[in-house]
Amino acid sequence: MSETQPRRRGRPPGDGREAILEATGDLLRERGISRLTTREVAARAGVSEASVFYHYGDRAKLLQAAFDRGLAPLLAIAAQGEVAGADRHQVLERVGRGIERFLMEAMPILTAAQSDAELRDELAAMMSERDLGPHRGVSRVGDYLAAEQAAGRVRGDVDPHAVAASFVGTCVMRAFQATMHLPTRRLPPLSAVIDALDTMLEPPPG
Amino acid sequence: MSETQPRRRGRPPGDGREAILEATGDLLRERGISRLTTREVAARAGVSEASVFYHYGDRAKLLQAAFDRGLAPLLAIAAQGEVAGADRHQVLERVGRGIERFLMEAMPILTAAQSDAELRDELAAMMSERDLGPHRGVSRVGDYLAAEQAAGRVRGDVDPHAVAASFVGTCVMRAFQATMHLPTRRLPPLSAVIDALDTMLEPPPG
DNA sequence: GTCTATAGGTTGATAGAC
DNA sequence: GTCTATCAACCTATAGAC
Repeated sequence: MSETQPRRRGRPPGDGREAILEATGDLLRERGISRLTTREVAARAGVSEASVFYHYGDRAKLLQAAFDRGLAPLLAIAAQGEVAGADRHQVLERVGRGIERFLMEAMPILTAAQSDAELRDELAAMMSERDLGPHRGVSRVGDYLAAEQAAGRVRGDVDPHAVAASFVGTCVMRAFQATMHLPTRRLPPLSAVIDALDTMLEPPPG
Repeated sequence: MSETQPRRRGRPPGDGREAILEATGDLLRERGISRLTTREVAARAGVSEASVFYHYGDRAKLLQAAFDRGLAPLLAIAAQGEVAGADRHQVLERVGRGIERFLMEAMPILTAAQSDAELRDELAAMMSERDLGPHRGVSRVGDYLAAEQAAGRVRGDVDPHAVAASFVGTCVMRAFQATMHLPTRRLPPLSAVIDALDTMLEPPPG
């Protein structure tokens, strides 16, 4: 993590550990967890298979490490502060893109875990414990809309968190579709959804 | 499929083919595709492993058959007619529950396919060819809202299909969360989202 | 830390009797 | 159609040299 020496270009010689983790993540996304063998990982990382086990003990621990890294964006977005900004439309645009981007990184991990009940349950336990999940995004956006509502800039007769759920849900749907390698072009663009929600959130004149 | 004889109770003797397919689906949902071995399938179906290969040729074709069956609800919802009804709130409630129910059935199949690039790409090709996906639900709900808009029962300054996307997205998010065995209780209930959208869709008085 | 070589176990698939 | 028995391939993991 911390280095006093100036960084050199390329991978430091002998840093097989990092190369292995990177190869694992790449294979996980490209070929899927079923095709993820320690053989393939070693080959792509340019090391021997024994090195994989030397560094990570067994396949399960290697997967765990790859999952931890792959879910980092999910932790990052959860750790972010409050949502704020002058223009509501711009705020939703920025937050929505962020959620989609984060989900696109994490989604392959989430779906990969579904291939094995043990992995799935471990992941579910971890996420429950840390209170992770889409509801975090919903809370963040919902709190923002609630503040806007309190300031009189959002109509008072709707539940801000319910609207936030529909917004985050749109992002989840789009990310899920993209992860499955299905075209998202048949879905309304995110900006259109933001336009509609933004318009409907406007307080009635008078 | 068609039988002139009166049906007997229970599984007909010697219908191993059906038992195998059922066992495959069960294992797929319960333990995940990585743990789905022909051995386990045979054991749960109460037949020998050779029977599995006799009926389905190889593991890939067995999976294909299980996928076809598991995605039937997706085909069913796509084949449904137009959405209609007197009360908009009730219509959204009914359609939303339907989408959630269908997705809860199909989601394990969709995520299972992500474990193998070959399966994933085959599924994506099949869905593209048949024009399947969340956008079908979005279209159906969007067309309904557009009709309501034309009838003056939905405000005219929003894109009905964009609102429909946010609605279907909510259902996708909830189904995805449930499939991952994460609690959906931290998300706003679907009825709250319907309430909010319904309220916001109301045309301004006057 | 990294390698080669290999043990040990699991899996998909086939052969042949009934 | 269903079974038992078996095989070849593959995968995880370890041993031991460098």
